[in-house]
Amino acid sequence: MSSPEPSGRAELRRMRIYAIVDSIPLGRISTYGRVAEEAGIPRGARQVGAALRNLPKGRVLPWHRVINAAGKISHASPQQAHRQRKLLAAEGIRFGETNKVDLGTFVWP
DNA sequence: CTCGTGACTTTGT
DNA sequence: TACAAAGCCACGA
Repeated sequence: MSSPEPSGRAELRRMRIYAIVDSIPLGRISTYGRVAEEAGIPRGARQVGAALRNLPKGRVLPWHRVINAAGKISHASPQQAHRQRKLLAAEGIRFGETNKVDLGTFVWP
């Protein structure tokens, strides 16, 4: 029987990342680096970004609650960035005049 | 094995 | 505050 759910090293890592992101409560945010550490991947911020980028279609996840260490939105696509900004605003996340989030206030522990 | 790529981070100017 | 350069890590060609 072939495994319907591949669980290689990379896949396992992705699943762990998804679990962490999924645990970020509404109204709070986290950073790529933070999620990576929580998932047991020190200095794996880029991998978190890759995991979210590779997010399987249909998979529901509060991906928008993950921003970079500067408190800003990181995206390859400005359009997606705008969407994230909107989603966060809808959850009460406030942006400063420099388009940065006050991490001290909104970052999830 | 080497190289290029990326939803990152840190440090210096 | 903004930007540039260097560092870091996993992947795929």
